Amino acid sequence: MNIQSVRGFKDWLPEDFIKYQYLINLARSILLTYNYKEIKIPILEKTELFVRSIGEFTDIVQKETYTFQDRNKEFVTLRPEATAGICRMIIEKGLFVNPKPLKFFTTGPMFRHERPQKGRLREFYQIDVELFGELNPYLEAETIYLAFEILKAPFNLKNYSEIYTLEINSLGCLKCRAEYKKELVKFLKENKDKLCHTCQERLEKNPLRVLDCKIKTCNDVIAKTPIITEYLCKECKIHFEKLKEIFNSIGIKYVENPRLVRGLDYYIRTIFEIKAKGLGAQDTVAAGGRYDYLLKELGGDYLPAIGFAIGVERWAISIFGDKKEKFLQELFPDIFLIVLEDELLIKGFQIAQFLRKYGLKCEINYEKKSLKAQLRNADKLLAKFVLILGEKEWKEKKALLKDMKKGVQEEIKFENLETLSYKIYNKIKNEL
RNA sequence: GAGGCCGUAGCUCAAUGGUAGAGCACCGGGCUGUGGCCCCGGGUGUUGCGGGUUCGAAUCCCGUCGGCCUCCCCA
Repeated sequence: MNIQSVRGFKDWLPEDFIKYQYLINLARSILLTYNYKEIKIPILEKTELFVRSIGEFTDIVQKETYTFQDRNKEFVTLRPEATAGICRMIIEKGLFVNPKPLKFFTTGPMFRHERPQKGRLREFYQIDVELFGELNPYLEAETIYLAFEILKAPFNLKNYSEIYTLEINSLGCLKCRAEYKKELVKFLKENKDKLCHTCQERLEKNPLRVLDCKIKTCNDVIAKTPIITEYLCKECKIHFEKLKEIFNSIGIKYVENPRLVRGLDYYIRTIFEIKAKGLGAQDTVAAGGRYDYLLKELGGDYLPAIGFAIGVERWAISIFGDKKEKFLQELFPDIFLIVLEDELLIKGFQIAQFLRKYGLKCEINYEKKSLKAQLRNADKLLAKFVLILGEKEWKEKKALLKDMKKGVQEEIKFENLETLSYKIYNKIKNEL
């Protein structure tokens, strides 16, 4: 094993990737019913985009991005998230003049240079959902509801509330958050000597993040800090109360966590995280919030916005756990063709093409092997049916169709290869 | 970025500083027209990589790459 994959970048073998496909397809079908449109944005963006959107003093930008100079000496960055790129696209294409709301989603890899562990890769996949154009708590309720709809869709999870828990908070608007920040900094400065080293730095550059610190001594201080929700202005308060009211009336359980903050600077008012069981330390499976001013900060018009991202690998772990064989069946061939004479291989080739046109997953082996060896091969590939064509059959214009599970076989007479294929298709389509 | 555990055959794992092994898998045969079962035979290896100590290293030391866990951070 000479060359290993890059740290934190993983291979997806069929039995893994089929789960990814299943989840993505489910999410897509739900998003389409909410009238979200799928888009694709670049994986590489100018570094400045992320500095200006996520925030210069966030951990993501300061120490987690893959940033380098390209051959023209321009600084570029592998996207650590998708929101910034979508905002850039909206501004660059002038989409903010379009009828509102704008509803987009995208899926694909994100890149963060962190120490890998379970549920944390350096290349990881997100389903990113963004809505632009309205400032209404109903949209937040609907967006978070949508996140749950997606998360619980696999196998129609009925007990999803045992797996996923929702935490919400309001960070206030620009006005009241500034007010709060002042009070928070004042309080933290009085207790500066009790804070850890990084928190003392955060105090200067990004004081809200102190609330997210998990070091015990800091926790003691945090427990006594002023709470943002007590500083919300009238409008923000009404907004947040309305959201909770909607949750209560549609039966969405939530935990209000006044210490919940986010690692990206652009969030405002409502933010949320959905945590999942079985994930260990990296338990946030989906998170998002409102970011009304981001578009304006990036040079566009003022356009209220809300969005969230689902971490696909984490979602997969929360759904499948360590079970490995759930989807293997999808990978089995429907039918395996065994041709016993070299001269008949061309017939096998043609039958395979016909069967594939009928949508059957068809495998054929062109090597000269005994019937026994070929059957063993078909068995190992877990083929559901086997078609046997030998000299004897060809002369009598028939073929043998064997049901591998039942262990029985029957003769199928035919006039030409196309009618043979059609007969086979009709015989087995209901058994697959 | 910090700390800890780990890395041996395709997989799961043994081997107390002294000949690199087992089970499963795989390949061949018994068996040239019928899979799964059975029997016989085959070890398929740069012990992650690179140095060092030693008569001798999978084993001890250093470095490095990768995985897992915690911190951190987040999806």
